[in-house]
Formats: sequence, structure tokens, C-alpha cells
Amino acid sequence: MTRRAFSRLSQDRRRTDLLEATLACVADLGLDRAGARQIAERAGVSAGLIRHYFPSKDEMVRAAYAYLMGQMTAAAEDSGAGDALSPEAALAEVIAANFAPPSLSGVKVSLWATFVGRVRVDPAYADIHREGYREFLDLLEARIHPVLVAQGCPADPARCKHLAIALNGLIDGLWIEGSLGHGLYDARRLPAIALAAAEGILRLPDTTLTRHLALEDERS
Amino acid sequence: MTRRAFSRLSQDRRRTDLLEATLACVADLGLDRAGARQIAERAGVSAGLIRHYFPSKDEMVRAAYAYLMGQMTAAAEDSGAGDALSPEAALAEVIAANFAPPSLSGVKVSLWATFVGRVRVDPAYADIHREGYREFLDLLEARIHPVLVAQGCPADPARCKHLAIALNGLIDGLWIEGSLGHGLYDARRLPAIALAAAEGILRLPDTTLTRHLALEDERS
DNA sequence: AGATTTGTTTTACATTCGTACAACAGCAGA
DNA sequence: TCTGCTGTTGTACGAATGTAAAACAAATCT
Repeated sequence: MTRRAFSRLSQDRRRTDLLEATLACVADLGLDRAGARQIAERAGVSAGLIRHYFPSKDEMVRAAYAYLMGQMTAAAEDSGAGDALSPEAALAEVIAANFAPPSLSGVKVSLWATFVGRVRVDPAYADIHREGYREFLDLLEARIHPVLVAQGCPADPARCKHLAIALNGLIDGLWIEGSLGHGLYDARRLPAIALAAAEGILRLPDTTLTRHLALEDERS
Repeated sequence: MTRRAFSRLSQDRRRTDLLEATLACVADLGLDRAGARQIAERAGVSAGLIRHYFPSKDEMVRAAYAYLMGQMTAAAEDSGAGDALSPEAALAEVIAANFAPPSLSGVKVSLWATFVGRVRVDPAYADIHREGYREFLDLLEARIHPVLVAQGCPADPARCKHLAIALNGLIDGLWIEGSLGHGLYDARRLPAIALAAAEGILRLPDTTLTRHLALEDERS
């Protein structure tokens, strides 16, 4: 019996390989079928190695969730951060980014839902979720405020927070259904639907946000 | 070794007992830990009986998802169906019902998320999800149209559909975050936030929907 | 009351799971 | 090239899993 050849990778590289293999397995096998052996195989590694990087398989799955949320919030914070953008264009970009790849993704929403299902069961998941939610809420609030000011709308903190909560709900809900791709409507209409709805929620004049839609398409 | 005493229940009763036990186990153990033995114990029954009612444990879990969605859409269709309600009040009630028990529920959202996580993996889950989503979308569209007409807003089918999609997204997103109870804000403010946002999305005058809020509270 | 049906329990089994641990091998430094 | 370290593999083991099938008993019928 000849032993399998292997190469030693840096700790970080091996770790992220395992985390990404975990996410891949959870996404297309489900949490219950995503066993240690299958994750290891997907990472091109033997099962015993998991315990060399994580205290247990459950801890690895938790770490994978944190890893995923870190990626997603980082992507959200990057969007609309281009300099020389008007407040309106920046807000429109943050919103619209959720309805195009890579954010709009069946894999991502599957993972997100699977992990959210554990929030009530496991406090560690609840912490990760709360953190990600809070960060996105803060980001939205920061992008909403200058728009309201520029448009001469009331922009007190309480109103901004409520609007951010509502806008976040809109984005989350549309993102989920859009990413699942149930085929009940054309997902390419989502950016326009979302921006028009956001204009309404924020009580902005028509086309304040939607006029930045074509720009989005051209740049991609 | 004395055998356990038991009583024979009607087929339907035993079946729903098993389905509800399945949901309970999935909600507070997670899909992977919700084993056949634990579900059976929660239903007050021995594990072997499962196979007398379902071809497999997986089929039982699928049936439990369908059962859950049936309950939820039935509850949604009941809300706002009271006679002699104005179109505006009926729409407000449908929206607000999602932000008070029993709809606003950590258990429900955990189950919902867990099952949505399987939509990509298992076509049966995708079918159930699509059906539930479509029904709620249709319900919203039916409640939106008369309001738009009464308020003299444009109400062509395409616009109604887009508005229903946006409104459904808003409700879904707020329902999820509200039900998870992360404590980032007071969930009791959700009905007001949701109704105000809905007014904006539909381009209705202020208080068209929110003025029905106090009524909601009084009737509970 | 006795016979029949069938819903229910029990036992058994192959499989898979997460994990522990000893043996091995790739790589860095001498 | 040899040595030492440790990342990595392979194997083994107990526990838990889903399922099959036989034994049993509760309700129903006669």
C-alpha cells in the first residue's frame, strides 16, 4: 500500500482551502451530508487533517460561516466606494450590487440560509449573523444620510436608522428570492425594481436612484 | 422485558404528530442533529413507526416543509380577509400580520431558513418554496391593486407585479431579521417601519397605511 | 368471546459519522 | 547528504445513523 503524495502548504492557505471546501460541500450537499470525509476530499486532503487545523468539525463549520460573512461584508463595503461618485450614485451602486453576480448567487444564498437556520440553535452563529447584519445596516445608514441631506429631506438619526432597516429588509428579501432563481420573473429586472422601491422608501423624487442604473450596466 | 404501552391514533393525527415533531426537532436541533430516533421520541412514538407513514426519513422532512408552508400561506391568506375593511386597511393588515406573533417567530424563521438552504440541493424543496412564494406574491398583488385604484395611482398589471415583488422582498427581509431577534433594535417598531416603507414603495400619501396601525394593536 | 387486521414496538444490521493516534514523508537547516 | 521537525496520511474504534423485518398488541369485526 503506497501512501498518497502530498505537499505542505502554508497554514493560512491550507486553512482557507478547508474553509472553502466546507462551504462548497454545505452548499451542494446540505449541512447534514457535508461530512468531514467529503470536505477533506474536496480540499484535496485526508480527513484526519481537519483536526490539525480546527478543534472539531463543528468549529470548522462555524469558522466557514464567519469566513463567508467576512467576504460578503467586505464586498458590500467596497461597492459604491469609488471616489468622485455623487451620494446618489454611491447609494444606487450599493443597492444594485446585490442584484448582480457575484452577490446574486444561488450558492451564496443557500449558504446564507443554511447558516441562518442555526442562529437560534447555536449562539456562535447568532454572533456572526448579528455582526454582519449590523455592519451592513451601518453601511446603508452612512450612504443614506448624505443623499437625504443633498435632497433636502429630513435626515435626523432616528429617521435614518428606520430607513436603513427598511432598505436592508428590501435588499435582503429581494436578494434571497432573486438568488434562488425560481423563474417566476426575470431576475434582470431586480436592480430596477429595487432602486425604484428604494426611492419610494426614502421619499426621493423619481429617477434620483434609477437614473444611475444604465451606468451600472455599462461599467460591467 | 415489558413492551411499551401505546394507543392507535387515526392516520391523519399520527401523521401530523410526526410532521410537527419533525419541525420541532429541526428547529431546535438543526437538520443534521434531527435524527429519526429523536423525532420519534418527540412524537411519543418509536423510531420504526416512521417508515410506516413515510417511505423514508428524507421524505418525511420534505413533507414537514410542505406542511409548514401550507400553514404559513393559509395564515397569510386569512389576514386582511375580514369583510367591510377598506382596501387600505386590508393591505395594512396583511403587511402588519408578519410582524406580530405567530408569524413573527424565531422558530418559524429558523425552519424557513433551514429549508430554503436545501432549495438548491433538492428539487422537491424548490417546488415547495416556489409555490409558497408565488401564492404570497399573488395575494399581495390582489391586495395592492384596489388600493392603487382607490388612490388614483397607475395600476396596470406590470406595475402591480413589480410593486408586489418589491413589497414581498421588504416583508421577507424585515420578517427574517425581526424574527431572529438579534436585539439591534426594538422589534415592536417593525410594523410601523414596514407600513411606512410600503407607503413609499407604492407611492401612496403618508398615513394611508400607517393610520391603520393603532387599530391593529387594539384588536389584539 | 374469539378471530382478524394492522398500527406499533422491538431487535438487528450495515453504514457512516467524528475523532484519536501512530506511522510516515515533505521540507528546512546543518 | 543527513537530521529534525511537523504537516499529513492511514487506520482503527465507538457511537449514531437510517432502515428492514419479525414479534406483538390494540382496536374492530363477527
